[in-house]
Amino acid sequence: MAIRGGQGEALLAVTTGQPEVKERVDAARNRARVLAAAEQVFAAKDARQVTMEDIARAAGVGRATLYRRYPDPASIAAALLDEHERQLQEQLLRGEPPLGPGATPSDRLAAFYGAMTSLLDRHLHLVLGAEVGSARFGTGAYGFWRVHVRSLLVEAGVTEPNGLIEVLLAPLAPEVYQEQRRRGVSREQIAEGLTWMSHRLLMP
Amino acid sequence: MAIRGGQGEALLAVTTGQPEVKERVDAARNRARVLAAAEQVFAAKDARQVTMEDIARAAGVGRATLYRRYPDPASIAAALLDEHERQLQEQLLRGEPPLGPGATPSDRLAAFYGAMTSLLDRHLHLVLGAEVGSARFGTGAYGFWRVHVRSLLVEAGVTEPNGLIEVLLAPLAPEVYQEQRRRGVSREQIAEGLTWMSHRLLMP
DNA sequence: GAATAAGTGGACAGCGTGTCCATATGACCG
DNA sequence: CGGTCATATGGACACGCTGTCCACTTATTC
Repeated sequence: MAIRGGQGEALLAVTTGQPEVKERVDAARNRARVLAAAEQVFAAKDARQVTMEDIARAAGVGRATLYRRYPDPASIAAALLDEHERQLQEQLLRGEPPLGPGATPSDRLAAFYGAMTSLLDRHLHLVLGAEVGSARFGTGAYGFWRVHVRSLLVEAGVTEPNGLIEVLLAPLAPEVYQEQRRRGVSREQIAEGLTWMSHRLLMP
Repeated sequence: MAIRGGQGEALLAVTTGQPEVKERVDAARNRARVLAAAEQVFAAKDARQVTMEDIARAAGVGRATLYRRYPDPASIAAALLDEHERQLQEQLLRGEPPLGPGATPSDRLAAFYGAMTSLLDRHLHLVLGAEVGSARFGTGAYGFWRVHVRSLLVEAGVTEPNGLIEVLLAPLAPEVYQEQRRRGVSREQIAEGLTWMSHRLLMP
C-alpha cells in the first residue's frame, strides 16, 4: 500500500491530522506551496494528464522534493481531498439525520448520494486526479463508503448485500459523474435519480 | 474521434465487418498476427500496462506497423471485443426474449445485465484494456447500451430517465466488475444483485 | 515483367519517470 | 553564538514508451 498524503488519510476513524514528528519550517513551506500549486494545476487541465513535473514546476520546487512525500500525482490530489472526505465521514457517523444515524436506510442512502454528488460537483478535478483507474477501490475513503452502504443494506433487510455494494457505489465514480455532466445532466437531476433509486431499492 | 479497430466498430447498426478496400495478403497476415498476439498479451499482464511495444514484440512486427491501423493499445483490445459486442447487440435487437424484445422492461434489463456480466467474465482483460479511463463512454458499444437502457426506462414509465442511464450502466464498468471478483463475489452473485435491482427499480 | 501503390520496421527526438547524491538549510546543544 | 547533525532539496542520470518519419520491401495491376 502506497503512502498517500502526508497527514494520514481519512480512514475509518477521524484522525487529528497532526504530523507525528515535527516538520522543518522549509519543509512545511514547501508542502503548502506544493498543495496550493497542485490545486491550481488539477483545476487547469485534465486531471489524468497532470504529471509530477507539472506540479513541481507550478510549485517552484524540484521533482525529487515531490517524490519525497508523494509517490504520484494521485496521492497529491488525495491529500487535497482528505479534509473534505473526513468531514463527510464525520457527518455520516455522528451528524444529523438523514445523513447521520436516525433516519430510514432509504433516506440515509439518498442523503449519502446527495452529499457525495455535492462533493463530486465541488471537487471533480481532484477526485478525477485521485482515483485514476482502479486506485479508487484502494482508497481509505472507498472502504468507508463500502462499510456505510453495507450497513444500510443490512439494516434495510437485504439478505445478500455483498453483490450490491459496489453496484451502488459505482455511480459515484468520478468518470461517471463527469460523463453525466458532460451530457447536460445537472447535479440536481443526478441526485434526484439516485434518490429515486434509493427509495425504490430500500423501501419496505 | 479516433479510428478504433480495423473492420468498423460495433455501433448502432450491425455491420458486415468486411473491409471496404481489399487488403494485401501480407497486411492481412500481419493483422491476424497482431490480433492473436494482442489477445495473449492482454491476458498475460494487467491490461492497463500493455504498451504498443509489448504487442509489437509479441507479434513479431515493428511498432510502426501497429500504428498504421491502431492509435493505441485500447483500440486493439476494442477490435478484439468487437465481434462479441456485435453479437450481443444483435441479440438485444432481434433475439429471443427476455434479452430481445417481448418481455417486460424489468426482465429485459435483468437479462441485459446477465449477458453483460457474462461478457465481462469471459473477456475482462480485453474490456479493461479497451475502456481505459473515460474512453469507455466514447465507444460505439456504450452508446448502444445507453439507447437500450433508455428505451427500457421509458417503456417502464420512468418519467426522468436521463439521470438514471449512466447510473444503471455504471456497475458494468470493468473496474467495478473486477473489484467485485477480487473481493470474492462470484459472477452469479453479481448477476443476482443486478437482477434484484432491475426488478425493484422497474417493477410496476 | 515493369510500374505503381501499399506495407513494413529501424531510427530519432521528445517527454515523463523514479532514483541518486552533492549541497544547502534548519534544529539542537554546549 | 557557533558547531554539529539530521533532514530537506533539486540537478542530473538512465530508462522506457510514444508517435512519426522515411528508406526499403513486397504485393498487385496492367
